[in-house]
Amino acid sequence: MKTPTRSAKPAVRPSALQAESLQHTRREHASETAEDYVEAIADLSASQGEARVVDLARRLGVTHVTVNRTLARLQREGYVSVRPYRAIFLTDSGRKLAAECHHRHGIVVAFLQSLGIPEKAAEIDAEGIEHHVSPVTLAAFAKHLNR
Amino acid sequence: MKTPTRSAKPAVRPSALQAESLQHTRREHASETAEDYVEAIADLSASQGEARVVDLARRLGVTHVTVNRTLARLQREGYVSVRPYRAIFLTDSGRKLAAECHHRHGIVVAFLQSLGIPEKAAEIDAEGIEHHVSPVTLAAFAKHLNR
DNA sequence: AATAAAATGTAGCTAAGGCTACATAATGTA
DNA sequence: TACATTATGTAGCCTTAGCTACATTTTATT
Repeated sequence: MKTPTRSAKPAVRPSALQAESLQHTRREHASETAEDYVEAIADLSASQGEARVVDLARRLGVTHVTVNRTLARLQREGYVSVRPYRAIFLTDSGRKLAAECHHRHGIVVAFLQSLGIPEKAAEIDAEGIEHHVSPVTLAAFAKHLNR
Repeated sequence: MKTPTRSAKPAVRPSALQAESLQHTRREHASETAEDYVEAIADLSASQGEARVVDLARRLGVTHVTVNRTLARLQREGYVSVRPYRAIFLTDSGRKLAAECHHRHGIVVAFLQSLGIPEKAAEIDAEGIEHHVSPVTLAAFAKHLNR
């Protein structure tokens, strides 16, 4: 792939695909937090009846301060409903996102394990990988599982 | 990024593993940028003889300002050598990291393609996924390729 | 050599996502 | 009920990583 010299003006931007992929990845990073939070909230709500700030902090490995500020953002974005000193609830939109993430997470973990990767390693890698698995790739993973 | 001290709660639920995985992922995010930069610098140096700020900016899909500031950090961290208005060079450490990333990237892309994922989608997903592929998982990918 | 253009650098803004320290509300218990 | 503990909230700081606008240096062209 040729990139023009400093004197020549590129007619078509080279490295277009790389730049595009990287920008795509950066955009995904912005929604990773939301995904982690809604999934944790859904899990906690199911297992404990409600999701509290402390539980989320413990679950996500951050302080309650970080949880607090992030919840404010997620509320702004319409994923959760928060009231001072009360439990945290998912909106419809949040529940939908949580379900998608849960589904995808399960497939990614199962797929990695099907390759012989031990459960703990699969869990750790899946946590990082899952946010970057496109529908096409997810389908390929699922298909591989059902062979 | 330090683990918040929590009061000793009895039940150590799987939240421990999840928190661990998430912290791990956040740590990886910190090095993603470094990986993307050194790989781009290595590529540009090989293909053009030198890596310049503009080329990096185009390649990474950001402005030259962002490149500039990031290069300062990478120099601080010992991956690159930068002098005003001059080309950018990798240190030994930077070259080593670039080689690792290049190797890993190739395996991830090939692996995804081997699952039937079209090249472009494989490239895009790989860009996000590769930074989160542990040595164990990378080995599993490679093994799957050599069947 | 003078000028135009491109590349690089700098100042300062934004936002996310970490944190500590401290303040207040809610809850459990003596 | 009073008090201690836990949970939650707030203030303010840090770093990364984007950006625009503008300044300076280098390179190209006339």
